Order: sequence, then structure tokens, then C-alpha cells
Amino acid sequence: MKPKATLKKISDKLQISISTVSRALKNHPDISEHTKQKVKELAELMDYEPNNYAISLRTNNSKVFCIMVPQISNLFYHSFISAVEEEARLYGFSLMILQSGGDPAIEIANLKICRQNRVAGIFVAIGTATKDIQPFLKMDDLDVPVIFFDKVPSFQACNKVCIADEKAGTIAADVLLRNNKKNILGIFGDPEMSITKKRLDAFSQKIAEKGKSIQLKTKHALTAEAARKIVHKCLTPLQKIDAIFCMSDEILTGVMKAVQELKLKVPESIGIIAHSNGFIPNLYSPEISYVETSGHKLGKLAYNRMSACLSGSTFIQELTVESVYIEGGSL
Amino acid sequence: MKPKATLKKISDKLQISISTVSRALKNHPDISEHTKQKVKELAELMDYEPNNYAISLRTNNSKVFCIMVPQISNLFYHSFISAVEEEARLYGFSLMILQSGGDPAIEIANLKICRQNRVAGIFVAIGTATKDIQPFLKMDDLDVPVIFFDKVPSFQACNKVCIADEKAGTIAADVLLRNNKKNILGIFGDPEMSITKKRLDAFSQKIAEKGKSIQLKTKHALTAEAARKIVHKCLTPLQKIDAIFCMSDEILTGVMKAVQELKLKVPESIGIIAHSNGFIPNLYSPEISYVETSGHKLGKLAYNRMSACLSGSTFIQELTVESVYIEGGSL
DNA sequence: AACATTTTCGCAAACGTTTGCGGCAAAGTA
DNA sequence: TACTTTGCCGCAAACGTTTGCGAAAATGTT
Repeated sequence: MKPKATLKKISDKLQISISTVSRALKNHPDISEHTKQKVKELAELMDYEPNNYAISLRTNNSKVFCIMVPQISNLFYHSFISAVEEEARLYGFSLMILQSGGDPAIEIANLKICRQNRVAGIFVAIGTATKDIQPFLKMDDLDVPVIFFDKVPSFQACNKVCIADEKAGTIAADVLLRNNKKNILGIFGDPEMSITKKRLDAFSQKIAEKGKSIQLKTKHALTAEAARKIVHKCLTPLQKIDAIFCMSDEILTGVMKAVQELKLKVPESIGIIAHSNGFIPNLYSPEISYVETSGHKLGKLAYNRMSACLSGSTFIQELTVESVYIEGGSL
Repeated sequence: MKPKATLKKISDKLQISISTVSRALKNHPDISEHTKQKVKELAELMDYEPNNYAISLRTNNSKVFCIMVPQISNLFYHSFISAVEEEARLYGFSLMILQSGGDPAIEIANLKICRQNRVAGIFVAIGTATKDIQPFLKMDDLDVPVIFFDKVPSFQACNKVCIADEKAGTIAADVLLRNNKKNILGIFGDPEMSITKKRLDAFSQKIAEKGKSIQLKTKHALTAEAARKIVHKCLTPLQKIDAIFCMSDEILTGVMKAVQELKLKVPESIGIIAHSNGFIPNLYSPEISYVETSGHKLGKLAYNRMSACLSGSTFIQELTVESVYIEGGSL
């Protein structure tokens, strides 16, 4: 890009020094109001745009964050990204969004891109295959805060923001119980992810509290297609499943596909509840009841945490956002 | 970010000059193989990462593209973005994705962000409210190529890549005719957008070729909700609509919602066909037949065009990608 | 041996901006 | 009047990298 106006050009025209131009544009107290006004007017007239590369090189400080996700097509990430973008825009930051495809090798390559671009901080949802987060923790040594969100490392001490998984699990189970469901199929995500473990444990525990009168069968699905197959396999005349819990939007799409294929009536023949951001549940009639796991609040929280880290906060925090139940017509 | 290794540190350790280190890492022919090897080994040992800010400042050349879209939740953009990201990654470019919310004022602010970050080029899907594209064309004066895609300016001479709208419209109409649909409701997008005009004209013309035996009613919907209401209004016992064409995924979601609410059987009572990237049609059973308007090929094409512009090509091109019909079970 | 060419480096300037420090003039204080 | 403080600027260096040009040594040619 060929910039048209620089500090030097302004200083030449006004017969003042470059440093004065710089200070005037920054409202530095050492510069007189008269000089400030002249500088600002001319800068505006000349469409002066600061060169962020020069600024970042000089200040060793960039105004770019990276958001790294497995895939941008995951609906949960939309609201997260938009929330972070809103906040970032307020403070003059830009976002670089990098996809990893859930591949650890690409995550490493993405970290390299982050280092080369000297990003100020990284928000990352790791892939399910990511076991070693040392490369991420090393970014902290370079003073680049890393905030994990959604799929976060289970045991390592690191900055994390996530949905309150236990609560989300408990709410869903609670709703099913309140709707007198007796034979429940719970389809959860990747069993190795902490979000899955937490939600499953809370869900099962809540169901178990009701005693032997409630049957719960739990399965795991990593894709919509896997979830679809589980439904075909479990919903046989011998097994009177009366409700299905879907731990994610993706699982919900697979379940709903199977329900339609089996021509089951919702909620008459089968009840459905999901963890969702709301987009998919609203595609169906009656609308699917869901426990909202919106990324929006999470994005705001993650941004706050990032700001704290950039301001010098060095301690590790794991923050959570509560879920809320949104009633549709599927139970 | 606090970099650990710099050219200077390497040059200090090897007792050679900074410029030699730089040239060695770039395989400059003036540097001996012996020196190159020593430099590269030490650079790797020290985890040297070039500082892109310094490079961009010195070379007046950045390796960042901007993709500007109204909203990342639009499914069409996922494949477009992923395609551009794949190509960009191959050539060492990063992507900055900015949302405009379809607001022209935010588009202007985003262009400012692009200038401040000295982006190498911009891929932009403008919002429906954007009338004045002069601010975009001005980026060309700054040697920042702008490639319009999806929602593109109608009349201005500018670089555009889009789906072959006429062909997409014709294919959909052709499919409906081949399935002997006699009473068709066509729901199109914003009537002011060129993609809408082109698809509607081609669609209508194809239907009209069949003579008076085919009834076509066309409507416009800017949201899924508007599409839903149109279906409720048009599908009365007096109006024997036997097929609905949906010009986008968003319109399709509204139409399918209404179809479910009205408890219509697809395809027995009503046929459905849409322009789509495939995600939404696959959520239903039977799957919705669609004319694929995938952003993936478009992304590759857009990237090619961008490369040509960066290599010095100054003439204006409007490039198109053909659509393909994907049969589901909805007709 | 003298001159020309090639190889392989180093110096220094450039990019655009920020910022510490000092200089000078004006105003304030004893 | 002499000294101190304040206001308002400019100089110069810094950031990390690239690159033009020149210098010195080695090699080649007459």
C-alpha cells in the first residue's frame, strides 16, 4: 500500500518538526493548542492515516488479536467472534481469524503466523486432537496472552472462559424430568473433552437423583452423521425412548434428520432438547427447546480477561458463563 | 510481543553483519554457502521469527488480506473464506475478517482499519444498503486491489467474482419444469441487488418459455421471517402452489419453517428447491434439492484475481462461477 | 606483472512513528 | 536584578529489517 500522507509531509508543510506533528496528533500537553489545531486540520485535509506497522515496530505493541477456531462454520463461534469483534473495535484492535481444522499441526503453524504478526493476544478453541498445549503456553513467555474458550485443556493451569458445563448439563436434565420423561437418550460429544465429561456427569447425576424410575442411555457422537445413526439404532419398537438430549447443535442436526426420516412426531412421539445457540432449534416447527450456550457472553468475558492480561494481570483464571433455558415446543 | 531473537542477535553471535544475516536467510546469491548454513542453523536454534512489522515497513508491502462481509453467519461466506484462507496460507498471507453488519458506515470504518493496517488487498461482499462504492474504489488509488464478491455493485466497473446468476436462475426453473410443477411460488432476495435481478429474470424467462400453462408468482423476502410469512400468505386452499423456489439459504429456512407449521408433506404436497451451499438442505428429510451456490470455487477464483492484481494487472474483470444442480428428495 | 572480473562481505541509509532529553524564551518569584 | 520554573518546541535515537553501493580479497586473463 502506498500511503499518501506521512508525519514528515505534514511537518514539511507546516515548517515544524516531525515529533511535534506526532505529539500534536496525540494531544500531548507539551504542544500548544494553536499548533495542535493546525496539525489536526492539515492531517484531516491530507487524509493522514497512521502507519500501524511503524507504530507497532516502534512501540513493540500491536493492535491485532487472533481468534483461532477449528472451523468458522460452528455456529457457537459466530456469536463469540462477533462479541470479541465488537469489543475490539471499541479499543482500536483488529481481529485475525485463523482456522485450524482441528489439526494440531495447523494450530502450530497458526501460532507461528501469530508470532510473525506479533499479535497482542490469542483467543483459541483447540481441536479435539490437541493434547500438547505447551506451544500455546509458550506464547505467554513472549508476553502474548492466550485465552482458551469452548474446547479448553482439561487439567493444565491456563486462562479459560467457558460455559458452566455442569449447570448446562443439570438444566437440561432438570427440564426433561419436569416434563416427566422416563426413557432418555443422551447424545454427548467427544468423550475426551472436558466439556463433554462435565456435562455428562452433571446430566447423569441429576437423572440419577430421581432413582431407578428414569432410564438413561448415553452415547457419544463426533459428527452429525454419527448422531443420526445412533438415533436409528436406539429408536426401535423395543426401546421406548421418549426424549433425546443433544449436547450440541451439530448433534441436534443429526438427530433431527433421523427423527424426520423415521417420521416421528415432535413432541408427541419424541421429545428433543439440546444445548444450542438457537439458530438450529429455530429451523424446525415446533421449535426445539434448548439450553442456550451462546458464545456472545463468553466473547465479552473472554475479551475482559484478555484486557486484564494485557494490563499486567498475571494470575490464571478460569471463568464461566451461566446457561439459560429457552422453551420451544419439542418437549 | 517480546521477540527473543533478532537479526542483530544472530549477527552478534556469528561476528558478521546484520545485512549478511538477512541475505543468508533469504538465500541471497552474494552470500557463501558456508555462511548461509551457519546463519540458518543459529536462526533455527534461536527460534528466530522475522518481525513482519519491520518487513512491511521497510518493503511497504504487507502480507495481510482483508475479507469484509456483512455477517460471518452467512453460510455462503464460510466456504468462500475457507477457500481464500487455503490459498493465502500457501503464499504466506494472513486474513483479517471484518464484519460490516450491512451498515455502510461500518464499511467505511472497516476501510479505515484496512488502510491503517496497510492490507495488501480486500475481498468485499457489500451490504444491501451500500450505494456509494467510491470509498472502495479509492483503495485502488492506494494500490490496494478490491475484489467484490457475492453482493457486488451492479453498474460500476470494478473487479467482481460471482456466481453465474442467470445460469443459477435458469437451472432452478428448468428443474421445476422437468418435475412438472405448474404453480410456482418464487421467493427472491432484495430486489435492488443485481444478483436478485439476474436470477429472477432468468428464472422468469425460463418459466415463461413454457407458455401460459405454468403459473409463476414472485415475491421478495429480506429475512427468513419475511419468507415464512409469504408462505403462510400464499399457500391457501384457493391457491394451488405446488412448488416453492427459495433464492437463498436464509429464505429456505423461513420457507421450511412455514411448511412444517402448515404440516405440509414434502414433496407430496409441496415441492421445494433452493439456491444453497448445501448445509441447510441437508438438515431436512427428505433432503431439499438445490442449485449449489458454493462459495468455495468463488473463493479460489477471487484469490486468483487478487494475485493478478497484485502482480500488476490493472484491467477490470468480472468473473463468474457456474452452478450445479444437486438432487435431494424435495421435488 | 598488470589489469579485469568475480566473490563475499560490511556500511549506511531507508521505511514511519514515538519518545527522552535538552535548548530557548517567557513568565514567575525572591 | 538574578534565579527558578514553565511552556513549547526540535534533535536524535530507537524499533527490525532490507537493500544499494562500495571495498577488499581472490581468481582469471592478457
